Amino acid sequence: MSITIRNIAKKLKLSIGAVSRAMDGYPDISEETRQRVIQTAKEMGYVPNRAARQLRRQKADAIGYILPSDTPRFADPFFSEFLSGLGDETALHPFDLLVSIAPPGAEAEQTIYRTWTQSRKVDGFILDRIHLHDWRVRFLAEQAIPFVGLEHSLDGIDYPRVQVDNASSMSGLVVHLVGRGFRRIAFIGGPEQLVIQNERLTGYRQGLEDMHLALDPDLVVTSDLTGTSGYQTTKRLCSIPDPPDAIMCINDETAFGALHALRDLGVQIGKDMAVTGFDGVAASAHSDPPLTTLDIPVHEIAHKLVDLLAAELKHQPALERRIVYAPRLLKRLSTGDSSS
Amino acid sequence: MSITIRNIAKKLKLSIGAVSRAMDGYPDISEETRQRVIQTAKEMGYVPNRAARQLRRQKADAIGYILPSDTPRFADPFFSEFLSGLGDETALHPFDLLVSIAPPGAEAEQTIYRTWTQSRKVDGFILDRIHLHDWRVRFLAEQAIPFVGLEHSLDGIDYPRVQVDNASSMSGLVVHLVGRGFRRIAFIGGPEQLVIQNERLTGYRQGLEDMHLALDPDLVVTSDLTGTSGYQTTKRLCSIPDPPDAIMCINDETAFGALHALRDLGVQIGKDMAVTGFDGVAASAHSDPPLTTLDIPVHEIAHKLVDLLAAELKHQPALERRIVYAPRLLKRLSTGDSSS
DNA sequence: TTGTAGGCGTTATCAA
DNA sequence: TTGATAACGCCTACAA
Repeated sequence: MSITIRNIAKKLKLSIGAVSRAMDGYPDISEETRQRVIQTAKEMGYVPNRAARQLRRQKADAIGYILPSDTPRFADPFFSEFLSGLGDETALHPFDLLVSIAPPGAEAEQTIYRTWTQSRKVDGFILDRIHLHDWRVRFLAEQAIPFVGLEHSLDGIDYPRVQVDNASSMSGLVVHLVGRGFRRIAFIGGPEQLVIQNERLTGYRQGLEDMHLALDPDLVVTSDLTGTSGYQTTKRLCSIPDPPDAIMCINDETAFGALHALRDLGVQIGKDMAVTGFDGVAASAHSDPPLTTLDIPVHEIAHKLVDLLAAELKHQPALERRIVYAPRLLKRLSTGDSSS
Repeated sequence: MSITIRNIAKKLKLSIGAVSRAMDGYPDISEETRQRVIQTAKEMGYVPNRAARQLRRQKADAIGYILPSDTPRFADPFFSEFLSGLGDETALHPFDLLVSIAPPGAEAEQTIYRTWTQSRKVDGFILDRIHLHDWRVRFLAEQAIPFVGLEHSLDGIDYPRVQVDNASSMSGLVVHLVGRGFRRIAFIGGPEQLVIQNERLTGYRQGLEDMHLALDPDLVVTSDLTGTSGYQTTKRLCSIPDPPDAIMCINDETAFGALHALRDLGVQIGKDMAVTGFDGVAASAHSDPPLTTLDIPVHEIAHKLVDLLAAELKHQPALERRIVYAPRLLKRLSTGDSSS
């Protein structure tokens, strides 16, 4: 049996109420007794019972994150970085981090969100991989459950969020490619309902326009954000009548697949064909050739999201409800830049 | 306010006790009322309050996993696969999965384990990256908290576990390398307190012995399991007077770094120098060259661990308390094998 | 077959 | 400044 506040009360010949208030720092307890209470609590190894506290306070001190996994086996390092960021920041606050997995859009996903909110398992959510029109956003807003997100949906709901400057960084990357002599630039995107797909595609278009290059619809193709899909898509791109001389990918995973496909085809990457990624995962420094990519501070973003949500939960509406990060362009050999 | 069993009782003009028992399938309730209860519960969108249930039942229906992260930014895909495996299997049981991060051996780690057990946040733990002598194993055993682990420590405590046939698969891999003509085989290992380091090193030694090759201590070096560390270590290995013609790495991440270093040095991988990994992460198929590695079914292992722990928690001691997986050798170009 | 009541550990609202 | 007491929502032994 664990130590309860009752044990402490008995030992100190105090009422349980007094002990409780002493611990929580209420001002109506004498400093002396407070010290005694805190002291013996530590000695006895007291740890408050979560369930009892939650039941009474009507909150869970926990936040939820549901990994948007399409495939059962998925391995995008973006998510391990993101998750580790969520993990260490929640631990600081301190909250619990409840994690589950669900394929986006599936019924299982809805069930989890519904159950977690209604059973009060968590006080708020972190959303990821937001859709242009995202039912999670609408659902949580409607239920008045606090949440924050990476990226912003178009549902007309103003939630605290972190955003990445997808469009302008992508168009800047197009400019860079053109500067290095590439002209026929392809884009391997992801599912069209994703915000990142929309914004990065917009940036790609904008960049072409800025450079007075026509957009060839044959060069805009769709992957599912995995390496395998990047591999296949690239092979297809290279087999069209007038193939591209550069491939911009929506994320690093896709780009790794593209690199692999090009190596198979014997293409000299960085010279005959440029490849770019997005995310700046650690592995991008170790690919062959090292991948030019737009680096976003995943870990820091995760921290920020937790902080934003924590502020929401404490009803201390954060001053900054919208934080924008500008990706950093890492110029590497996959675009012919000399690796730094 | 959410729906409680009280609301249902009132609506149906039943007592809350009756409703409760109807839901839990007690035999002493008429089939008819049970149906009515279940029906209206669903209609009203009833979801049991976790905190209340936990408080009453004295268990959390949750399991904990604490990510053993040394570096704040870590990105080993092994862990995203592992975590996703834990996630979808816990969801089936159904348990909650509580996740946190802590550097192994640090005080923070001890605090988390202690707090989670004492506050009854979780009913049991999943352990990973087990040490030869692992305080977590001893602590949890002492506290009589159920736990399972990937790999087995030497603390003389018999917990349910999944094991990987590290030693014999490594020695088999040595044999394979020798068969392909490599003779001077190096091993890049990890921290010496890790079980996997110990077993894989043993396998390496055994393989050399089987092939009647002497072990050169200069060829056995230590990394910290990251790509960067694999990169540096490999450069060092290549600069010794009599460098190796094959490098076996303790895991894929390290091997990716090794590949990168060798490309930088202009070594022809698979011909002048073989490289092998361990884990079989998805990216190993896309590296240059594709990586020969020992593939372990990470996802399935995670499922199994959850199942083992679930059985423990239900006091249905699993028949199989020790499950051993044999890694599958994926022969690829990094060892000169023609990629399949 | 159903209703009643006590209690899980904590916190909050009263009195004292 | 402290003590008693009533919840929070659910489960379960016991009574009806």
